[in-house]
Amino acid sequence: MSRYARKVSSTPTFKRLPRAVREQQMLDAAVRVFSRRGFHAASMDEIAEAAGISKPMVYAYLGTKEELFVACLHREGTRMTEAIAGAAAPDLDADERLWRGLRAFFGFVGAHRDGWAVLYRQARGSQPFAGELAAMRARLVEVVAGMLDHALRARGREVSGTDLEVVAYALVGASESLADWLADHPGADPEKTATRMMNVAWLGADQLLGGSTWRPPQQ
Amino acid sequence: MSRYARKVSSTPTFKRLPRAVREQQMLDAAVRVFSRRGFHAASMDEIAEAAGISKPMVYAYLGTKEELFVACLHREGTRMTEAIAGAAAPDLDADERLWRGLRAFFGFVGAHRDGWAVLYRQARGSQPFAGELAAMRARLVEVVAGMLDHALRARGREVSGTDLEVVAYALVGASESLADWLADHPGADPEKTATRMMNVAWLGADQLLGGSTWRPPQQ
DNA sequence: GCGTAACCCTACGCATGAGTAGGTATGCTC
DNA sequence: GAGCATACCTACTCATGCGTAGGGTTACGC
Repeated sequence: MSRYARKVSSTPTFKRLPRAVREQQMLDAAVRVFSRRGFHAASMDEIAEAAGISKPMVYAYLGTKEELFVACLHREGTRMTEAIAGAAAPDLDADERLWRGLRAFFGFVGAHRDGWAVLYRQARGSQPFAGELAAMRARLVEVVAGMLDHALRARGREVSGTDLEVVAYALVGASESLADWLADHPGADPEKTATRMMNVAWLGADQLLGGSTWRPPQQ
Repeated sequence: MSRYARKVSSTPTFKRLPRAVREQQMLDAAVRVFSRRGFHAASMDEIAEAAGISKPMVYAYLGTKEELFVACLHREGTRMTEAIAGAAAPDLDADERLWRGLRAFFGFVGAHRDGWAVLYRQARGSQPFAGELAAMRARLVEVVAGMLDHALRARGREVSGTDLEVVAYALVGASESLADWLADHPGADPEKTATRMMNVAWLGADQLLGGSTWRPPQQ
């Protein structure tokens, strides 16, 4: 007799699907579960159940828990960077480029809140992935710093690399923070959020690029 | 015969210390371990060992793992808010107040990198504490928003509450991001980092407060 | 129409780590 | 200097959850 309690009645309850499809379903489920529970608190059983499949299938297709998480990170990260890269036409004013980048970024977060949560809230902290994430973030910071540098040279000014890097860090951090705010306010409009970020970033950056500097008071 | 393998030789290897002292040692160890491993990956055994004490003592004094983590959060959070509050004289120009707050903040992070890591990198994500943290962050955002509002009224202008909140969010996020950068660069100077943040924040805020607004291109 | 590869399952082994039981030593009070 | 509260320990129990063994069943090529 069959060991499949559910299949006694000869009609299989579960559809057989090609690997590529199942893998995406699993990744979808994993992103959802990881985003809510966090890496450690998420269990493979729950992910499997959310994907409508049994645990060994997950292992067979995506490997161990860590590998699965990295796969999630990878997919969501790629989606995000592509969304941003696709929007950024290289030869435009810094102003315009920044605006398009921000719009794409907030658009992505608005549309993939779970993905954002995994990328930003979960991967931090858990050692094995900190590197993976830090690298992505570093690339982003570099892009922003490069943009600032470009705009700066166009105005005939020059600033140390560290200074640029730090300002870029601040801008990226501010964006991430607003993205978080956006992710927590389902009613909020990504476009409007991007405009707000642009206000903070650009009006500040414009001053900085123009040569203004704030100095601490005499003390 | 004694069950204490180590104490056979009549001289106790471990000093007996009053509860208050041991509790601080335990919290120190816990913050250290939590900051490196994250909440889930940290084990009570490792924390106990790092504190130079046995596990049951930790349970006796600080309770379960969650309670211990909350205690860490609480101590470090209090230290931080007090450091900032202590620096912020209420009746000063927004300019000056922001500067002092930032300086205190980055000073704290530079001096308590582990505490910062627990507060910022670990508490996010792990559901039980997200609330705890979000509340602290919300208070901070509110303070910044209040400051902006104050400065704004002084210039005879007015802006919607949400707008202020969002700008405040961006500023707080930028600061956190720079704090992270600082925590990862042991050689970096907190004072200088605060100055950099002030440059980004204030030159931008000054423009905003003056009524400048960036608007998306025609499209 | 038949073999074989691709899908899919139930049910377990086993390590890790939270929390506890139960007992020992030592300072402090009277 | 007896008693008691406090500080402290070793050695367990037990749940959780990762990863796998060992198999069934269906589609697809030939």
